[in-house]
Amino acid sequence: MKLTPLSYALIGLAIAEPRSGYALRKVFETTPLGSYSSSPGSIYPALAKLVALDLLKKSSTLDSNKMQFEATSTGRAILKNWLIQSVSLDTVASEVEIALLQFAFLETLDDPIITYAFLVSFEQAVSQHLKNLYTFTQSADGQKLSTHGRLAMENGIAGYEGHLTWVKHALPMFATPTK
Amino acid sequence: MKLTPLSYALIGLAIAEPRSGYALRKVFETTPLGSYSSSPGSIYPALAKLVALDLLKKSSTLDSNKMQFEATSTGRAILKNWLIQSVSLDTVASEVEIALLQFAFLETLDDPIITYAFLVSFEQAVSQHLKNLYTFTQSADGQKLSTHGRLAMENGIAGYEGHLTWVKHALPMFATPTK
DNA sequence: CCAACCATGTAAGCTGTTACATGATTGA
DNA sequence: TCAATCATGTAACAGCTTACATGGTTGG
Repeated sequence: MKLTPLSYALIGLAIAEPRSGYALRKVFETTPLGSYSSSPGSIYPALAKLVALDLLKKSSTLDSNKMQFEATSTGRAILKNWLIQSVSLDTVASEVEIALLQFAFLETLDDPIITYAFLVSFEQAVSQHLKNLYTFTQSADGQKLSTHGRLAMENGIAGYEGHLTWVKHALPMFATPTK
Repeated sequence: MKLTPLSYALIGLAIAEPRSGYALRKVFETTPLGSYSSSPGSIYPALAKLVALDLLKKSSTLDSNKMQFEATSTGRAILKNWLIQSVSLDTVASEVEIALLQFAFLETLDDPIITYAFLVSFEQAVSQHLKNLYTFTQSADGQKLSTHGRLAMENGIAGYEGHLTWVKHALPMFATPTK
């Protein structure tokens, strides 16, 4: 089952802490989370769909009667299945933010080994993509670039170099101590 | 008239050099351009729409009878109108790639003053956004972040710092010499 | 001659956007 | 009491993706 990033984000947030639809919207509005927006027209239909798929369910808090969304066990399984995917070159090339979303929600698994594996695959994919970008700049097409084109590419490359620096800094935080 | 980024990209490419629909698709496939894809199902309908709007027109090369798309004067005007927009905080926060697309096609205007103004607004927007991110990390919500959340934010911040470094490097290239 | 590539399109379906709509609660 | 915010939705529409479909050209 393939879901949209928004759906994964909703399940992940519901696992982290059951919330109402409105509270979920607020998260997208007030935190720099991926920047899914967050209009009622996107969130509520998405939530309804996730409930229909039995990945989320509505529940009430004990004391108050406030309704909130909670992940079902199927929902957790589906999310986990997504979380343990390693990062592909394609993802890095055209939608890095999704890899970062994945990283953020890896927290719900609370398993440093899986996080570590994720980061390794992220590092690999970023390195490969950078290699491809360098290759492009050397290629015939790359050499034809104007000042603007070259600068735009430099910007992109700098971004990926940043990701690389970041992952090298993040990796040791999840390293398993060798016996 | 508000167009999609893909449409602006198509017009920009057609201005840089008239091309067939197929050639336009190839650009998206073979260069790291924004990563618009590039399936026939997106390009051809978009081109048809631009022709209907009289922003592009089909033309034939003198010698061969190969058909290609060329920008109309309206098309150039619409693109220019988009290009001279300054970069907003919203754009930077949720769709920086679009600002970079804009930068790339500013080349078609061949006007260092406009490019310079664009870069200044970009720098401003990025600085402001960074300030907001820093503020968030200090806020109550920011302090609540887990290791994963904090790292994901660090990644985002590093990215914007990269943009800032980049723009400071790019700006002087378009500075007008003072008399 | 046949595979690869040039070249252009259409149709179904899903997502998300924008805009509209409604009503309850709460704090100044 | 009145504005803001909580809270949930719907409807129209635009856009992109995937998949299907077709046919010409060219080089090995």
